[in-house]
Amino acid sequence: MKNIEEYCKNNSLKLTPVRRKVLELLLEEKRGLGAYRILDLLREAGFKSQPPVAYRALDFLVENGFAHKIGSQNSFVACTKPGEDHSPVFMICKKCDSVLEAPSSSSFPELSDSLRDTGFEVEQTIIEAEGVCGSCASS
Amino acid sequence: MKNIEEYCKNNSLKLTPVRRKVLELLLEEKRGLGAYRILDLLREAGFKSQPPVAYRALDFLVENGFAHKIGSQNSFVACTKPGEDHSPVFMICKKCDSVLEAPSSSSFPELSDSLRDTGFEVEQTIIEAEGVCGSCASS
DNA sequence: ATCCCCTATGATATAATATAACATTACACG
DNA sequence: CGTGTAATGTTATATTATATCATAGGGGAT
Repeated sequence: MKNIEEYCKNNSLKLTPVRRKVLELLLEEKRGLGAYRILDLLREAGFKSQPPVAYRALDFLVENGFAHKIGSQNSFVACTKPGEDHSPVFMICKKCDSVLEAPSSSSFPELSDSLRDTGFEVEQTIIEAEGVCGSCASS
Repeated sequence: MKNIEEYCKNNSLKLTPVRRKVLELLLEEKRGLGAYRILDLLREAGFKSQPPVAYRALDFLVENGFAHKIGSQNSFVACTKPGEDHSPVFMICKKCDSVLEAPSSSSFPELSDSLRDTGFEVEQTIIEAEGVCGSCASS
């Protein structure tokens, strides 16, 4: 969170109250949060928000790399490496719905390279791995 | 299509008229098709379909590996390697919205391996690469 | 062949997700 | 101070997806 405030200051991005609150909500939750869940939580926190409020905040966070959208479940998670331009890899647990972002070492330059061979110029990749997380597997 | 009929016969899967039609529609289109686009096309083809019809057909196709869902755009594409259990890699063009499935050589066993080190047991991965396709790049 | 069961389809309603459009406020900069 | 841009407020509506219950169709057992 401190990093992010710093980053916003340096890049003249406005981390407004609603944006900050949404990011905090995402950071507190290990599962992905849907936009309407976020909306509920915003309201509980005293924001009298309509859907566009949540979506705008999420757009801001996603555009600036503070959050990602999980396409397979229409949900959002905080980014573990904000600011760094990276190609995220998510581990999505079927049992508990947790969404973990893999450490950056798991990125695959070979992927872009091999796709480039087909004539496709990759700008960004998102990898969603579905399976069972460590804690669910052991229980 | 012949392969698929064969495969269904061998596995006692019913490729009913509506399922077959949806698959044909997907095969004809290089972009992903949304469920409601498919619904329109079904109606044009004489099926008097309601939303669940399209979704059921799509569920069937996806479950049996004849189609994939593209999470980032809530759309569906025919699978280029039906029957084979594989982890698809999609190349999604920002310009023309085409969705190409990469050749299977682009799969990444290292990915599952490296995720396993984190305690996560991968069952399936989906990679969505966004960028610019060959024909858009050259024009 | 008839019955039965299981699967698929038909049909209605509604839930969940997302955006368009326009009015208002806030606030940095000249 | 103005003034222009970015952010927020607000209403309405578009888009995507599913729950539910009713009906039909087709293969296997008796």
